[in-house]
Amino acid sequence: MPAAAATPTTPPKRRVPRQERSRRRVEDLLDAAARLVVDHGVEALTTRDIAVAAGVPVASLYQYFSDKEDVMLALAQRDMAEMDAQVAEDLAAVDVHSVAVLVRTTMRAFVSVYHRRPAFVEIYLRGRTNLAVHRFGREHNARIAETLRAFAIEAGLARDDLPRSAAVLAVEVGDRVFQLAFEESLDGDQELVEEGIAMVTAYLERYAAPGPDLTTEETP
Amino acid sequence: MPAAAATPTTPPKRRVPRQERSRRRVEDLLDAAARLVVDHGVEALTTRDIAVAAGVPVASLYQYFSDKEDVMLALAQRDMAEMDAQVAEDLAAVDVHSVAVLVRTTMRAFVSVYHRRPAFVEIYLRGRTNLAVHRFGREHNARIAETLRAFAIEAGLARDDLPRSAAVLAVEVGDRVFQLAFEESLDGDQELVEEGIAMVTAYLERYAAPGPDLTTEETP
Amino acid sequence: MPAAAATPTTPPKRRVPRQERSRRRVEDLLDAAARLVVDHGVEALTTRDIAVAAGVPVASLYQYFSDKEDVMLALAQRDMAEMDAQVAEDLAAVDVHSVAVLVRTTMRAFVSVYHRRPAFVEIYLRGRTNLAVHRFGREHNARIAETLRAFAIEAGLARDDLPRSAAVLAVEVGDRVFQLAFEESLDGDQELVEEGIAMVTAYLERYAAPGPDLTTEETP
Amino acid sequence: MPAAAATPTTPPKRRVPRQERSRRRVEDLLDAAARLVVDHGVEALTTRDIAVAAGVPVASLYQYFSDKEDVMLALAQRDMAEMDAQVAEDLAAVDVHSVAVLVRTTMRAFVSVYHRRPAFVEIYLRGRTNLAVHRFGREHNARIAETLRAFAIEAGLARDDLPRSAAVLAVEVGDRVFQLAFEESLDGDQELVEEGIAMVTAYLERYAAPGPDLTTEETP
DNA sequence: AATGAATGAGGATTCATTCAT
DNA sequence: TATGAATGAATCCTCATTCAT
Repeated sequence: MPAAAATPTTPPKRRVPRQERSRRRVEDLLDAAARLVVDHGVEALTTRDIAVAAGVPVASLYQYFSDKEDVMLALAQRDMAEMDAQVAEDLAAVDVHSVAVLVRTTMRAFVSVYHRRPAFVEIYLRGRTNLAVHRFGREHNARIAETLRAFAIEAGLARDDLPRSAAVLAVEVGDRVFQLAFEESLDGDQELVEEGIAMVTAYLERYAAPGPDLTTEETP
Repeated sequence: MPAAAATPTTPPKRRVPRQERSRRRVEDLLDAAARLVVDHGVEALTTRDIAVAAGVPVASLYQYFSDKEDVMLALAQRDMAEMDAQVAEDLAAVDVHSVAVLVRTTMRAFVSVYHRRPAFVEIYLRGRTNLAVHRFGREHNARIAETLRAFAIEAGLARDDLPRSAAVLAVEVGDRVFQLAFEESLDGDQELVEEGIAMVTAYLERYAAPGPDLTTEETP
Repeated sequence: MPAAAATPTTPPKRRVPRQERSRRRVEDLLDAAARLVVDHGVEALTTRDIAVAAGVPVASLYQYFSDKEDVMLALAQRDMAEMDAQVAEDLAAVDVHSVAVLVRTTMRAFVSVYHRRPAFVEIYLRGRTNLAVHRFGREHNARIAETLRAFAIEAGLARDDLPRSAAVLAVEVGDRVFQLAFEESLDGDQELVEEGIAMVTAYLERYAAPGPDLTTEETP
Repeated sequence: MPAAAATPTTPPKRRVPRQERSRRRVEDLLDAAARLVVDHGVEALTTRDIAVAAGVPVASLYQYFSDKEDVMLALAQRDMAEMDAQVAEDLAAVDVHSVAVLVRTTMRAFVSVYHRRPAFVEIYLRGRTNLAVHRFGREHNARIAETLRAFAIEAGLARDDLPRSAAVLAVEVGDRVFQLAFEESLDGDQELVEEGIAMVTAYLERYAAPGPDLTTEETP
């Protein structure tokens, strides 16, 4: 077609920079997966469905993820990162003067993320997931446990002989509390969560540093 | 075999009564499934494999079970029944004079069954199971919680305002402790279990009936 | 239990004579099959479903029928017998003074049976049946054709050189008319049937015996 | 083939363009299905057999067809298209000066295709097919009826009050004639077909446009 | 005659993943 | 990098039918 020489027709496609597109697609795929999981459950999730729902060719999914497991894992990781951020933010916002406050603030931070991320509840809390997510969950909990333990010791809330395993146990038990609380509905059973907070607190107070009377504190 | 000559030889086939055979086959299938689960994991379990391993035609499996899920469920149920029996037996064998003893005896009973039933660990504890098993686990835990609660109140160990939800929470948390303890190996992390016992005990002692000093008791 | 000697306790079961029971069961099975076919279509029909719906053990079905096909065949036969009876009755009730009357009476008799027997429509008319029923349908139509041909010739309505194949063709074409008419609903398209009657009549009048003016006759 | 030395040899694999391959495979599958149907009947047809016979992986069959039914439907459609073409061609080749010629030419065109396509006879004519094919047959006949009706009216052979339903009835009845004629053998009963032609002609002449004496025409 | 139980023999379909381009 | 097309490998489950009693 002899077009006017002066009008160089710009190719209509590709106005989006490479890397940007890639990032966006990963997000799209993750979002799609999240939606599908919430709607139809983990077991019904197929790579094709994810791809179609994300408007991405199936084969391209494998450009960004090595595996179906990998998609789930990435999804869980994204949410867990949000979890960490929320915990950090909330802890920074209050005066953590006791183990009780530490536990309460942390666990409530978790709950707020679960509320924001129903897919996370489905994938992670409701448990019927794949091995990769499960393992990552364990590791993540271990990391959280370590962070909180360091925080507590540094803040003089816990004795420095607080075993790492105790911290892990506390976090994992907290997890189960959430599991139970979100079993029935995506809203979560608030009372159960509070009871769980009490349990974890009671447990950790065995390792509380001696100091200002912590036990008389009021729950807000 | 020098049988008495006068004894008319019973026809060679079918010496096993009908119903007996049926029962045996169900057991065989369950045993086969258990073996396969331990060896290759829950996800790799197929109906065909179960049937072949049990020496039963695939189609016959469907005579006894409605579904693959149903097989898993039956397996879990069988083991949970054993669990209940073990708990009952062990509680009967000791003087349950405190919440601590109650918790300790019960949780150790659980552990002994997990040791005996590795498939149960795989199917039930390691969690990534099907919905049916999951649900049944919840119900079972609720039943256990109720039984133990009644026991504790009747024995004067717990105040009768011990909420059912607290009992359930305690049992479920115990479950998670086992989950963690058996995560890595089928032997179970003994120390973790003991720590878990401590946690659950500490939690339940909030509802302990006033009486002889329970807290000073030694762990045997 | 030492019952009074004079009161011979009649065994509670089996008050129904053998053969009677057998006959009843065959009817039950046929009725059940008919129901299932109407409700779920021919393809979804299974022996087990028939048996269950009839309250008869599956294995017993094979006491009365050699085959699943055989059940369908029996069902079709039962209805076709009713068809024959209806045709005979209706023809006996009117003055068959012309080919037109013969065709009209016969085809309307068919329609009335189709109305009474929706399963027959499903199995036979809607065509997607098994071979046995199909064959029986052909034979039955051949028999009907022969009967009607004999009737027509004897009654002086048709010349005796009316070919058998023409009679068969007429009946089969009638069949297709019904097929079309009952395609959409179990009520049947009345107008289509009338048009079909016209067609068959027109065709057969080619072989009509000379005599009283047939063509001017009014349709009631 | 002595190619110019300078011509770099094209890589050995994939000389067939994408889309071309796809088209070919669909044809292969259809041909295979046709063969199998003729050899073993419609009921014995399995997707695996089709795929194997076509030298195509089973999974690939599902790339081109949604379903087993879909394969059958495609097969029927392919043949019906050929049917239409044949009718059009044959009608174009003769001087259609009467309804009789129209009917005769059309029906004979059908017969010639049935002769060429035995699988079509098996699938379509012998009737015990799936719903999809059945429905498509009805629609196809309706389309043919409409086309022929328009043709007849435009050519001045039929009055323009020829009801559509009459045209449909005529085509459907023709169908049944073919069904009967091809019931026994794939050759088709020629006499029966001719008789059917006579019947359909007689029926349609009721709607013939007044004009040159049509009825006296000779059958070639 | 009656039947609960048993089973051989598939069969349709799915899906994660990989190429060739 | 991107992708339409291709596929190997399974899997669950069904069903007509037959025995043993």
